[in-house]
Amino acid sequence: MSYTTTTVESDDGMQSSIHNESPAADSIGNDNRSRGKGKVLKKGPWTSSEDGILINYVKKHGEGNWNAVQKHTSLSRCGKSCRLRWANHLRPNLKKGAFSQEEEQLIVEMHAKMGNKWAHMAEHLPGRTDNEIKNYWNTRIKRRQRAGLPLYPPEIHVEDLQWSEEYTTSNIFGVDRRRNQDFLQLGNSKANALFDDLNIATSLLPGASDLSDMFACNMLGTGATTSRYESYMPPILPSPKRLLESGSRFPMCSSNIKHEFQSPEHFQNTAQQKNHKSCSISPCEVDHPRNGNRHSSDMMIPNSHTFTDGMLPTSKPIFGAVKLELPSFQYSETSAFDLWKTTPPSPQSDLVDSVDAYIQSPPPLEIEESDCFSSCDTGLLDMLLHEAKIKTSAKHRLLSSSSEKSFGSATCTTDATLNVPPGGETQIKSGEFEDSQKNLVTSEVSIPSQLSTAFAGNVVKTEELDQVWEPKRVDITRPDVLLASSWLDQGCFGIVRDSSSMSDALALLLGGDDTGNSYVTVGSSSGQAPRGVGSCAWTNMPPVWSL
DNA sequence: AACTACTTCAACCGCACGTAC
DNA sequence: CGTACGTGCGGTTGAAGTAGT
Repeated sequence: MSYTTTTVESDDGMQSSIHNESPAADSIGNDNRSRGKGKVLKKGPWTSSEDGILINYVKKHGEGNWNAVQKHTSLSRCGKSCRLRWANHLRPNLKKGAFSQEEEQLIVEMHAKMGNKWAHMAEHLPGRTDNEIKNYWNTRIKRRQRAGLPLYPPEIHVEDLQWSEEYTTSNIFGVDRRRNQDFLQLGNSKANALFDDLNIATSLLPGASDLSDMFACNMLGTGATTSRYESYMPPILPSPKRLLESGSRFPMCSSNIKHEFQSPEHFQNTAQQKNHKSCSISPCEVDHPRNGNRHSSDMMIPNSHTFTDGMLPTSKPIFGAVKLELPSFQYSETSAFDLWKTTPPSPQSDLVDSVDAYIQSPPPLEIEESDCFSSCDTGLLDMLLHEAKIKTSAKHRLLSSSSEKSFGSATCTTDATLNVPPGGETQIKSGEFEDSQKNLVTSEVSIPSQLSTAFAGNVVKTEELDQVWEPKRVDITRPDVLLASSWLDQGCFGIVRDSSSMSDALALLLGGDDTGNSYVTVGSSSGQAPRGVGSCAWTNMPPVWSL
């Protein structure tokens, strides 16, 4: 190994001797240097001398302004490199060495919650760097994949996770294509097929580039089961980010889910519902041979990183609203919430056992369906119709009220409407489930706020339009309408088995405009996106958005 | 001892975001 | 408003280390 020593006097008077001790440093002047502002920047491993220079610099100038390092010192490193070196190796209180068991567990749990948010995780692991955590996780993935183990141990349950509002609101439900990659990496063939389909659709459908994103979004929202998303194609919703880029606006995937997902209880409850018949909602990963890639739904728990990402820090998807919306309809009017509250968590042993049992013998679709809509003996359509009637009658009432407040926050006219105070309508929902009528009423009342939050960040443009059309717009974006009616109940999106009844139901639900046009053209793939008033949210949506 | 395969981890790269100009 | 710059993040790469043969 050769050594090169450079003695330099920097601006701050520090005289430095740079010993390039590493093999990489041998190549100084060749591949390991790049030019930066006329200065040849060194790359590759850091030497102790360089470390010393950097440490001195930080002592003197503090962190930050990393690009100034090379100006004020003899270091020939780019600012990025300095920052990285400092953050990962030089800064005080760094914990070195292997992760403790507690740390490992924490990482696993956090990853289940946050996905690949290494920096966020690092905040919760004092002395650890994002890079360390990332490396750990990546090796862990490989190890477990090789061993045929699930990515998350069975004991990591959603309900065990401390729900962090921070992640709830900003990270978990962002959707990003990379998450899909992440998912695909893990070898779920079903998901592969799924995303293959999505990719195909993406290639075929204009404006559908984010199909997979939205699909993930919607699956999260519905808690869709494998069997479901095997058979239907959800609507194409561009990610909020790309919506913004494209100038289009759409409420989906943009809600302040803080209010929709109020607490871990929500998922807990949902999980426990499923626990009844199947198994724990364990974010088990996908490549366990025994998984057989079944029941991805249980893998795709709402907060599973598998389908989520926080790459959209400003986006607040709507599936929270979707999720929270459902209890108004899908659970027994007598005891849905009580059930949630009283159902004891499965014993750990059960959970562990149930994973295998669940994997091996998935519950039939009927069970899943009834699981979701068990309370609706008359069926979803009836439920929708019933609700539509209520809403139709309520529409006039609502329209007659000029006060936005009296209409809840349904107008979605300003960002202020997003600030639904905790303890508002959503709390009504979670607190009062006494009878079916009350449920319906409650849900009706609560919808606007949910929708308003759903519109967060993608606020509908025009107030004047809101005044006229808000009820319709509110309805059309109702996740339960979109999801339950078209996707869950009717199967393939756009292929409606009973288009007339469905059309009626949806038309009723959506009200249609005064000229008799419905905003929903059931069964038509060529239907136009709603125009005019309703279009404030829809105008820029691709045609495929028509139901 | 030599070779290969595999693992670990430091560092780089590209991208996105925020801010100053 | 557009651009440049600084910073941070997550993904990827490749050198070094380790285990197995």
